[in-house]
Amino acid sequence: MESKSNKNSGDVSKTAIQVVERMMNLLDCLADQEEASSLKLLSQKTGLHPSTAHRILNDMVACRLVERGDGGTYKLGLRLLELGNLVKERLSVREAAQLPMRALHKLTGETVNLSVRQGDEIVYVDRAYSERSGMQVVRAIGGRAPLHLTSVGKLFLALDDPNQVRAYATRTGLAGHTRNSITQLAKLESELGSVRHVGHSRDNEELELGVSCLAAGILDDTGKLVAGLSLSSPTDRMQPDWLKALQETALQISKGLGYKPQTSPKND
Amino acid sequence: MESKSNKNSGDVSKTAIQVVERMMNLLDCLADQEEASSLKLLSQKTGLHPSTAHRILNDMVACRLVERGDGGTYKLGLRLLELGNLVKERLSVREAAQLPMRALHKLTGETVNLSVRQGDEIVYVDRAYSERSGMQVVRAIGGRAPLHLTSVGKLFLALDDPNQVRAYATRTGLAGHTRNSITQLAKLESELGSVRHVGHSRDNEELELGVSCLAAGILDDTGKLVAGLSLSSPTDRMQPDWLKALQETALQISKGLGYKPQTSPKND
DNA sequence: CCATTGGATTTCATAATACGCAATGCTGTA
DNA sequence: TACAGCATTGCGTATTATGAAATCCAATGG
Repeated sequence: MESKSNKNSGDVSKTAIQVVERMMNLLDCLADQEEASSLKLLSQKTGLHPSTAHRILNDMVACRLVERGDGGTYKLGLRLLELGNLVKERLSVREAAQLPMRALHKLTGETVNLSVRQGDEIVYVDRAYSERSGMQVVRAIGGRAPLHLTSVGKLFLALDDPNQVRAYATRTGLAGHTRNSITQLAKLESELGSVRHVGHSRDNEELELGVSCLAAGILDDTGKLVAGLSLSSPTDRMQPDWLKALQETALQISKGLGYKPQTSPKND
Repeated sequence: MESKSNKNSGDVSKTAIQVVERMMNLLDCLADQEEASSLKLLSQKTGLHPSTAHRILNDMVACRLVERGDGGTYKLGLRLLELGNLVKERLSVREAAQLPMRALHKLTGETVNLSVRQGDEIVYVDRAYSERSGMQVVRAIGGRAPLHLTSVGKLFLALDDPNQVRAYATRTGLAGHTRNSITQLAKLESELGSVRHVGHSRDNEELELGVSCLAAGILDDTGKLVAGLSLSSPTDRMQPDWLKALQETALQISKGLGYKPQTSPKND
């Protein structure tokens, strides 16, 4: 009983209430499709009877989670924009990080990302990058990536118990994305040791070939790691001396959250 | 039958499926509360039995629409950030508007807003404004306002049939926000006539005292009005000669959408 | 111009579904 | 240690959402 349909994003595990699961499946389909989808398509993709899909979609339209496009089609609704922005505004880290991130971007010319941990992944919550042309490393806001393949992810993993790290490894299988990806527990453990030692982390083309990252942690007033600040650039443009600026920026943001440098870091 | 509860945003009309309505009520509560809410609070606010609220919230957590905070509390989840951003990215107007809006903001120093129509309201979908201190007119992305009280709203109303405008008036009652608000149908009609005549619209402190706006329409390749660009500033800072720049910017964006000036505007 | 087709809606009897009561677990406090 | 307040879970039941089929609507073609 492990998969009855893995067409779309795939995971909406097991919800107790079917309608919720069905709603999410419909939302997933709408999220996957760049263009507005017809009822037919949606009911096929989700395996729902057209009648049922229609009723659920109709209600979601009433709630503005979904919008009607031209010719009986459906697309994601503006209420999601509203709610998404609320989420964004409430991330207190984001506020504190805004200006320092921009300054760091100005200094380096490379993309600066702010990410938080969520389960076995990190989620990109904000960024500072140029609109101007040229090579740019860009990650979607709200996008996710595995902990062990990202610089910020390593910061979080480095604070987990050895047991938790081992559990993470078995749970996820340490899937790799490139030939540089760390897929062995032993290698990961030593990497995390080094992260703990030097206080920052790197991604050496482990998520995407040609892209290197450098990350430093952001701590709140209790000394807890709440987010990570990372600098992403094409490997050949990466300057070693950016590390200092990155760390200073991260510290500045931490201070903005009430962090007092003498506080000894702890995690729950 | 106009209001059975106006604690929160207020309107989740009548959905055929209860769970959907209940979910939305919960989301509304979470959206209203700045801080994470306890199950108790949520079940009270929504009138749901704690057991039911818990089950629904649990499923929403599984779908990442909701997150668990510290101490059995709930808050809006990061999936909303993800979906919201998708919505934002798919608004093709937004892309085309990005840079021109910024340029206009640089020129004027005032807030530039991009809004689309949704039913009887306009929704702010993007903006360009300064982070620097001082008086700034800021509207929340995803936020809404009545058509007849906003400059962009008037652009849309101006293209409606007289019948549709009359229907709008009776449907909404033309509620006013300030002493300048247009609350009489006759006055609104003449205002819309003038908008049609000059090709742009104004908000003379009708939504908020002390704030004036100037708006021009954005047309797509078929000549249809798809969005409005508005410049909002404290009344005493508003410069009449910004109008030309605003109109040029709006035209530039329209062209970016494939609009050809010789095409005669039409609406469906 | 009417027939046909494919899809979106709506209806309605029915069985599966989500409900809420009540019992249990958990956490922080007196 | 016992209590209090809340979150969480189990379970029989009534309500609820369901899906087959009927209807409506728009576009296509004879």
